[in-house]
Amino acid sequence: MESKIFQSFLGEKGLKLTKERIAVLKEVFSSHEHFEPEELYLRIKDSGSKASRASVYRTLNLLVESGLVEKVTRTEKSNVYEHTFGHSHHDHMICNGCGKIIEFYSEKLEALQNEICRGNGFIGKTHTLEIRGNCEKCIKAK
Amino acid sequence: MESKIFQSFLGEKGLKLTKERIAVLKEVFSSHEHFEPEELYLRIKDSGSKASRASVYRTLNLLVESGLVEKVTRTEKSNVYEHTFGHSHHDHMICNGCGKIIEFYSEKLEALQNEICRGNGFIGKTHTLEIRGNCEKCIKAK
DNA sequence: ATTTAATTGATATTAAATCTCAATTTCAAT
DNA sequence: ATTGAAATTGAGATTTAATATCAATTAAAT
Repeated sequence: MESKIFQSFLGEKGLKLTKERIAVLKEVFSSHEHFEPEELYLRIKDSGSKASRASVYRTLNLLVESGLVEKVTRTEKSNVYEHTFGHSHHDHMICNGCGKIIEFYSEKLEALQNEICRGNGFIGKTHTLEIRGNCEKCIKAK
Repeated sequence: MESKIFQSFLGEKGLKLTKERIAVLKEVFSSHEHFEPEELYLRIKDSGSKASRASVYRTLNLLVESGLVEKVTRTEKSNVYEHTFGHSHHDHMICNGCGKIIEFYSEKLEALQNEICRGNGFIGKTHTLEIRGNCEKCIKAK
């Protein structure tokens, strides 16, 4: 099923379904665990298929683009920091169009998160919530 | 005020308050914008103070440890992926003690996030919520 | 089967972050 | 204020993830 989706994604973009891309896709969907590119590369090797590191990285980007795979941790080119002392906690909305960052805070949201943690026997210390989408300006611009 | 806190943090660890660390701290708290290490390094240079890249990186780690600064994007050593097709959306709790990852989903939470987005004229497409803290086992182990 | 454009892989490159270590600086104890 | 031990600094080397290069190969439409 996911291979059908990937195939039509590639088709629409004029890209080809190669042995290597199939090998990556297969290995990615062989388990539901989180994984890192290097680890995936080794697993593919062990499984008897083959795809170079370069192809693994390239295919992962395609899989994310197709929506079949997501990055669990959204990394930018480098780490991003902010000073927090003297400022209350807040979360972020980031516009995919223009990069605008909206900071927001919701008492209700914090309370709900704590409640969910409690339900899992978990004590939350910190959290980051990042919502990606489109801001008002960019919505209108379309 | 933040310098007092940093000073006592350093004191407790037997570390010293140096010109370079002061310069980094000052620049970090000179604005409320998000920043990257390289950018901070250049700003310090421009401001007439001086601290090497190495010191900027080292001091940032100390500031995070002290709680005065936070990473906006939590990066691991490398990107972490998961396949999502065939699995409903979920968020993550990550235990600081043992690294255990708990996946959870809450209809209520999703609804509340959408409501908050609407209130900001924002249309959320995707989001990542990562709660860091301690799992049941690690709490008991203490 | 042929052709054309995409793909591959080995290697080079880039870039963020950390490490090394001799020279310097901090700061507590005099 | 001086001293001395331990921490810190900076320049450059190193590490590591990820991307770029490019000749050889391969997919797939005709």
